[in-house]
Amino acid sequence: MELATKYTPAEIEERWYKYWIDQKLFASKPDSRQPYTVVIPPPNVTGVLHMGHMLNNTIQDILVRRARMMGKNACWVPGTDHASIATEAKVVNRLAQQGIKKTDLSRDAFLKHAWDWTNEHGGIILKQLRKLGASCDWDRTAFTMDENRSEAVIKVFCDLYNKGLIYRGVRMVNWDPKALTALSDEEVIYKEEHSKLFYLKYMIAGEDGKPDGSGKYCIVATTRPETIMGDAAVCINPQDEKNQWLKGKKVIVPLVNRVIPIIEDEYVEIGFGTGCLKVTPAHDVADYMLGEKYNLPIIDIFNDDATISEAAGLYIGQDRFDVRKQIAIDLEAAGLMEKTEDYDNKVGCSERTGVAIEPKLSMQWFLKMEHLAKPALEAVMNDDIKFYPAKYKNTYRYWMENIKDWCISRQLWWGHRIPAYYLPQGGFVVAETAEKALELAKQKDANIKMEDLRQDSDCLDTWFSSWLWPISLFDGINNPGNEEINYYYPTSDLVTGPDIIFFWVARMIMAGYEYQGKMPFKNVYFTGIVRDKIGRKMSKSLGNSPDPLELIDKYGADGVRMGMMLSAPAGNDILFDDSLCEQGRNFNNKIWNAFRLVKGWEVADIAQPEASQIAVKWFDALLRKTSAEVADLFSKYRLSEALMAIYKLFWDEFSSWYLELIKPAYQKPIDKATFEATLGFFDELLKLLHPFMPFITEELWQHIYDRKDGESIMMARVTEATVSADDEKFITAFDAAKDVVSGVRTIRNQKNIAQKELLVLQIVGQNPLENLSSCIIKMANLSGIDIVSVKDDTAATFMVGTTEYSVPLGNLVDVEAEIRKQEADLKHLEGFLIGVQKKLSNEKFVANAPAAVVELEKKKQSDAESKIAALKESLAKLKK
RNA sequence: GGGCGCUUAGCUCAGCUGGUUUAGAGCAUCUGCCUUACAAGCAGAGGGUCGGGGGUUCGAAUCCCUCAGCGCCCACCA
Repeated sequence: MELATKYTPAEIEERWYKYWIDQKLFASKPDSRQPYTVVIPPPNVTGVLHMGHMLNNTIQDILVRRARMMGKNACWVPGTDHASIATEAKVVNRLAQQGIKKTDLSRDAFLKHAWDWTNEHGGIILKQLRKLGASCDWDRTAFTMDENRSEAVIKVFCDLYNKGLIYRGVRMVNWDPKALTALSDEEVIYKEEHSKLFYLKYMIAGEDGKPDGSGKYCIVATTRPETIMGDAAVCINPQDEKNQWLKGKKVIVPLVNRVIPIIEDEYVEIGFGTGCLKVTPAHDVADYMLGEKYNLPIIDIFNDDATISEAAGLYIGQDRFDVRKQIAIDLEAAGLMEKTEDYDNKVGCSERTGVAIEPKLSMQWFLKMEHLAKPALEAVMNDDIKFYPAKYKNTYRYWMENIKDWCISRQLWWGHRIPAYYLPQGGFVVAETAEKALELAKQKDANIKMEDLRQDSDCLDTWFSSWLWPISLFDGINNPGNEEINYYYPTSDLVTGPDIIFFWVARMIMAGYEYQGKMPFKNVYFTGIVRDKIGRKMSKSLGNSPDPLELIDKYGADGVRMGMMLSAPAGNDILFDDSLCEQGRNFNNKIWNAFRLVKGWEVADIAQPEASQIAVKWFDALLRKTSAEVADLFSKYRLSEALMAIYKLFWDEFSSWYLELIKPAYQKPIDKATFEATLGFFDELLKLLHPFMPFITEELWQHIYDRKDGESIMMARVTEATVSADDEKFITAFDAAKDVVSGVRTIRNQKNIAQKELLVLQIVGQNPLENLSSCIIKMANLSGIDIVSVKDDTAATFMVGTTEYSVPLGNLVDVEAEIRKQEADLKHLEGFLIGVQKKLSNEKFVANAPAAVVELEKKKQSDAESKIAALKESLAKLKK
């Protein structure tokens, strides 16, 4: 086979992905093997692949492929999320472009548009994942709104309702005035905002509801003057000395001219603003509570889209932010504005639409969380479910311990419609189907007919379907105890971002215990956020996010995968840079060329050189050692380190040392024993590498030996390696030999001696690496190693361990330079020795430190002393 | 305002149940090489008083206190 000097991934990747699919290697069915299950965090159905997905799915694929090669029955289930609010927003936008308003459409007509959109754009992201090499069982591809999943959601809703955990009620919720829906607390993000604090004058009212004529007033500081139309009281702290005079008085709301009472509550901070708080029960959560406590009227001054409502009496129909500007002018004009101050505060915004949320009283459905949270909290705290990194346990615990009821209804159409049916005479029933609802309704009123029932128009929060994902993918809700759920559940690892720890992870754990009585997964790997190289979050608006598919085109999927993994410890953000992918691509090329070298050799029936024999023994030991390290790193989810270990093994040890050692002379054949061993090593290396770089490893693995049709590295087993003490010793000795070779190379470098020029190496006394001489001779290109009693006068020297090596250089040696070098070494050693001696002369150290530590220090001392002696002798000679 | 975490070579990070030759890796940098697998390469080299200060200890990057800077999460000070 003729191979190009450069690896070109595109054709190879496409070919092997097709092969894997054709051979059904990603498919999983329950069998006698141990299962290894991963469910994908379902991306938004209309989403496009971004760098976060790349990282997340690369990690999942690595774990899944590794598990498969460990002999487990690996099953990675893909799918998408309907993303209620995000998708509905997109559909509304598209309709708007066509001049169609949502409100002009019937629910069914709108849903048809939404499904069209979904079918058109849906699943693009899953196709993109194939480019990355994701080994998902595509036959299992699911959607949170497909029939199975929908049925499960409705069933769970009814069940929780029947258990008394779901209730309906009027509460203050987070209202998104753009999407026109309620949001859960988790969907609100707080943004720092530079705003103004307005100081408004509330005149003291007389009996007639007009200013009492004294000209006195109280001042209220607020960031939201536009809400004064909803004011129901002014509240002071009863302990507040400066405001005592207000007690029992009534004041007049500026511009509105409505009379409201002064009330007293400890809640008010005496030190903030003027100590007077305006209370607007309809538009602030805290104010609502005050309103309830003191029985204040609720004046809702906003329409659903946050324009001013009729109830306000002023500014009707105008936008809240326009009114804020206008009312400031009007207050000023009326002399009712004391002053304004710059003020920084945090404003809650909708996670999806970005607009400032409006606290709003409305009728919503809620899920009680306390009962669900308890087992879910315990499971994580006692490590039944492990978090990587563990620091997220704290975050999780805090949330779980302070959990609030979950607002699960959304005023949207795209989603699972709430299965509650209202009766004409009031009241409602909850049932899985309209038919069952009718039955229930008839128990209340025998005459009721189907057309009398009106189903709740709201749909459920997206997360109310995704929290069932690990169960619903195996049909565990609709068909409890079926073969698949019994086999695949609990799943093994979940890979996701910490940003959805509450939205999704926590809730899946709750659902897992509630509906399966078991955890949904055993380990959670939290990825970091992908940032650009200067640490900014990647975002569309900054334009700093590379297109993943372009990256794959440029560097190959394997190269990009490696680039992602090189710097991605669990939970740490990764600072992504194209150069990481370049490093990945370069590594591919290295592997490719190593393969070209090996496969280019002619094999002959000749004796195995000694150096090759040693090299094989050494690399065999090192390979097993690294393999064991990699297994250990995988068990700790330290994937980047595992990759780095393999990278160094392949590049530094295998390519730079092993292959150079066994490489036959130009156009000479290689012996069979070495060749066979080398192919075996290559095979093992490819297997170690395969989870990280699936494509190139498959391509080369197929070419190492003749493989049968249908065979794949994907299904090859990684051998569980062990290392003996002898192996360790041999590896250490070999490292010393490498140091000797480096020592000679350094001399070549300094003296400008070409590699092809033969040199002699002298050792004074005895050669501690006698058995490795053949390797040293080959790698350092020596004519031989001489044991001498006195070293050559004109030699460059270096030390490895306690042995002095020298290379005679004749007139090439620069005596002055040699003296400088040796003196520097001497100085360093003497400094080192002083440190050691200090320790050893410290009686407390000798008395308290463990014997082994003291012994070690003694050895350091004697080693240093002998080195110093050798150096001094050498220097004396040079200087004479 | 509360909580958690981070600060080690130019960059990204290991090391942190205290002691394996006065701190390691990858990348980047510098020097020399187009050597017949690979210049997307080969060989070699330089680079850190482990954020500052204090303490515990025979011994601290590692444990404790404190200060500074950064990040994240939570929270009804308008």
